[in-house]
Amino acid sequence: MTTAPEPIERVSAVEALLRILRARILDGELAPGSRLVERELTERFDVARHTLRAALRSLAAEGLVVIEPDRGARVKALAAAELGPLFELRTALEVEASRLALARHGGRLPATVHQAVQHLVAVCAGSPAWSAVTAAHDDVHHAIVTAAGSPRIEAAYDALAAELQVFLIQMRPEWSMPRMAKHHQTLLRDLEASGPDALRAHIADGLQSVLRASH
Amino acid sequence: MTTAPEPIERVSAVEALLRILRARILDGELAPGSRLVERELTERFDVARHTLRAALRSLAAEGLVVIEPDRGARVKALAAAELGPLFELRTALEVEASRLALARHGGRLPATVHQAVQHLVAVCAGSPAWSAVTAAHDDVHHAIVTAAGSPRIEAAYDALAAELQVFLIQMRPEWSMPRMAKHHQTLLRDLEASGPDALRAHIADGLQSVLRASH
DNA sequence: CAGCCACAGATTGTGGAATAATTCAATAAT
DNA sequence: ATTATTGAATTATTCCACAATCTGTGGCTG
Repeated sequence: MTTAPEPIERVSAVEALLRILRARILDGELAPGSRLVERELTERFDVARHTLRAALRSLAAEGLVVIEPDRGARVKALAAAELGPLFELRTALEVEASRLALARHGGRLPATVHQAVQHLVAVCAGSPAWSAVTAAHDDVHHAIVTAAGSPRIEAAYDALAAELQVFLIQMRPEWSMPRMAKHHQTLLRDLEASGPDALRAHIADGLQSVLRASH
Repeated sequence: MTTAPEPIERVSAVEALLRILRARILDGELAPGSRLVERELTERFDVARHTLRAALRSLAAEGLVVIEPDRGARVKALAAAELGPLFELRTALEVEASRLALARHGGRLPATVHQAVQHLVAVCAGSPAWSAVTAAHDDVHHAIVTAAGSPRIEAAYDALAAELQVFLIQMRPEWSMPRMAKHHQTLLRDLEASGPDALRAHIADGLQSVLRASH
């Protein structure tokens, strides 16, 4: 018998650099709007210029970085005006994902989603760091999208979530912990009771709170 | 008085190459699955190797090209099994787009969409080349998405449409012209009468016909 | 002082070549 | 038939060079 092929991890220099830069951007170390100067980064990570440029180009395609001709790359800084369209796309993905998820599981959402919500509730009960709350919150929505079992929707959603996180990282939202918890318990109930459209209002709510937090 | 600043078009070598390669892929000259050997392409377009590699990397991020480490790039060839997930994403985008479009125009679709359908009907009436039919057909769906006025949904849809075209280019679908025309007139009526969900069945139909055509 | 110009330094865009590493196909060996 | 070996082709990465572009500074002019 043949055992299942277990591919070992081999990362090229570009790929490794890509992951590092992505992580640095997503955790806020490379702040939105900040310039990504080639010489600095090549020295810091000890890679050749072309290697760095390849990584930057991928990040640009991902939407995490903006490249302007002859002016270099900088971490993408979303303007408030761009949030609306971004949330429209998010709505498109997440509503359809929840529809698929419900259809796949006979009108209910799978245990993974329920667990994610329970975890969010548990986190909110204490007095956690905000980063822990956002992580748990993102898990909930990610669990919903994953439950759809549609890899393409999931991939698109992940890219979007990363882009949004770059924006969110620079501000403190204004949700209270108990409200965050309750809101998502309600969402879950509504989704299973009245279908995917329950997400629409929920996401709109999220946009409003983000807009308020960004003054 | 100052005239409105009109930025002139300045394309870098990478950008120019990117456009050429994209066009070659989308019109089928570079067939799905075919290898993109660096030496060949650099000689053909007289660019440096790194310039080409940068363009390929962007195309990979777009989904038109697949890059495997140490094995180079090839034009992406979609397997039939990947069509389902791709159409799920397409459904997510187009259904939400049509919802926004209807909301923006008081429950109707704007003239651009009606014109696009009329054009498709006119094209189908003759005995046109298949490429003319697909072009007119793509215009209809693109008009619907554009009518939503959501740049992010539109961008995602365009990327998807390009990816799908790479797949479709290699086969002759089996829609009859009159059926194509009638089907979209019905779609338009249903959209305005009963809302965005009318698209769901329409897209599912499209997937079925593609799957049948691909044996 | 505001605005314009010119210049120098810094940074990016592209090219070219060299070397290491990897793949792939063909052949030889077990 | 399977496994090794060999070698050519191709990709991955680096280093260097140079032109084009951007940016800030200082001086000049009105």
